[in-house]
Amino acid sequence: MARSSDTALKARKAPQQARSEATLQAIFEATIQVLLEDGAARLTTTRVAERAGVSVGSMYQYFPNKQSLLHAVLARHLGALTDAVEAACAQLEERKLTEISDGIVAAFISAKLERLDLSRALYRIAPELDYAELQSGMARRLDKAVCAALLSASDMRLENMRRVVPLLLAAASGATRAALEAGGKRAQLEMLQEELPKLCRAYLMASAAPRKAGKRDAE
Amino acid sequence: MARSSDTALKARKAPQQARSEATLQAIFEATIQVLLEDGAARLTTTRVAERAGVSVGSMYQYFPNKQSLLHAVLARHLGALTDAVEAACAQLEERKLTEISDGIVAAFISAKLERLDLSRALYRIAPELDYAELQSGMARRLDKAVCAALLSASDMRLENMRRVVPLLLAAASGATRAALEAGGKRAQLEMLQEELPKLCRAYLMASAAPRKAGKRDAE
DNA sequence: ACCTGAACACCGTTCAAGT
DNA sequence: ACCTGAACACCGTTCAAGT
Repeated sequence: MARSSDTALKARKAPQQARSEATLQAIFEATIQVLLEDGAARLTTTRVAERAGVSVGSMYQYFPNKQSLLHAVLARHLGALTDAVEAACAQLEERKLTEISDGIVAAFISAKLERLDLSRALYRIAPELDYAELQSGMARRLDKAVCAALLSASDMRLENMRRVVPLLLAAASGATRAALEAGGKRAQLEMLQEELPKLCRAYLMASAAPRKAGKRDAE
Repeated sequence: MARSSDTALKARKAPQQARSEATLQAIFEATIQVLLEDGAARLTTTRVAERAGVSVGSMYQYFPNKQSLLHAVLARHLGALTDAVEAACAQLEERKLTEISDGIVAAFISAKLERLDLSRALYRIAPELDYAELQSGMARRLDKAVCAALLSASDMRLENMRRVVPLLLAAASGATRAALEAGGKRAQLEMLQEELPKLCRAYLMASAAPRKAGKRDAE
């Protein structure tokens, strides 16, 4: 019954003037700066407002509460990640199954690493944000893009995609998260970059059958 | 340089009298009750103390701050989970690789499901707790137990265990977490219980070679 | 020795008063 | 119309006063 417009998590007003647009941007940047420099525990509405150069009251015109502010920051970050993976999927169509798998994994990891510090910081605050909805929205987008790419594979046909792909995405996210949270040290990341592609390939190949007989796919 | 005894996260005193022991237990139970009934946002020191039948000040004799209280609750939960998986690993020694894999996965999932609601609630508060240390301690224990079991496999020898097992554990945790957080609905859980074993088997088999020739392992 | 709970510092949020 | 920031309610934590 509730329409998304009355959830308390959306930004309160769409920026209608150029000044508002700039203010909104300043608030986002201030939030990220405070988060990365002072940490989640010191991320205070007052501090963000001060850093952004607006008053607290003014900030509450854009976001109805602190949660909605953080929610917006997280949504932008996850959106960028999803965009990157979608683009990679589009590039990979019609290749062989293992190439598609490797390409998607590489795109996923490199998108996470692009803003490693932010990714790590957001893992820590996400759970406070009722992010289930956000999470599942992104999962759906990723699922759709990955399925489309895999369906186009030239050599193999995946069985039971509806189950395989979501589980694979969850497993890959979990492994990546663990590597980033465990300090994000070079050794951890190398392990991830070497082993995660193997895991994905192995699971996909175990869930696939060769395409129509008669097609050669050696080499 | 810091010894673990001066981290602010440990319980402040070991219960030395029977009464203290009971109080501590009451505090733990009150915390879990408040967490599950009122939610993380309403989990207040005052509320927990009231529910446990002690004063706030008294609670601060046992735990130096709210974080340490939640940390202790999380540690107990993860400890129970790890105990269960360790026990399963011990039972599974000398079986075939796929049997060991399936057995461990089943034990892991069923341990999480045993306290499904608590698991879900703790996912949400864990990030506030500087739980990296806890997490890595548990990961080390799990890693050790799982490696021991896999090493004993009668049919296959795992290559590169140092990399494969941690990644597999992270992936399995991630997939389980996603299923529980996505509502923990029956459909999600069935998917997990069907597909996660396949994923683990596929990755392990892809990383393993047959044991010394001459050993029959059909049937 | 141990417990209590009022008091303190601080944070999220609001809204009367300004421009 | 839009912004400001003092004021309010509430929470984590402490410590003087009790037993």
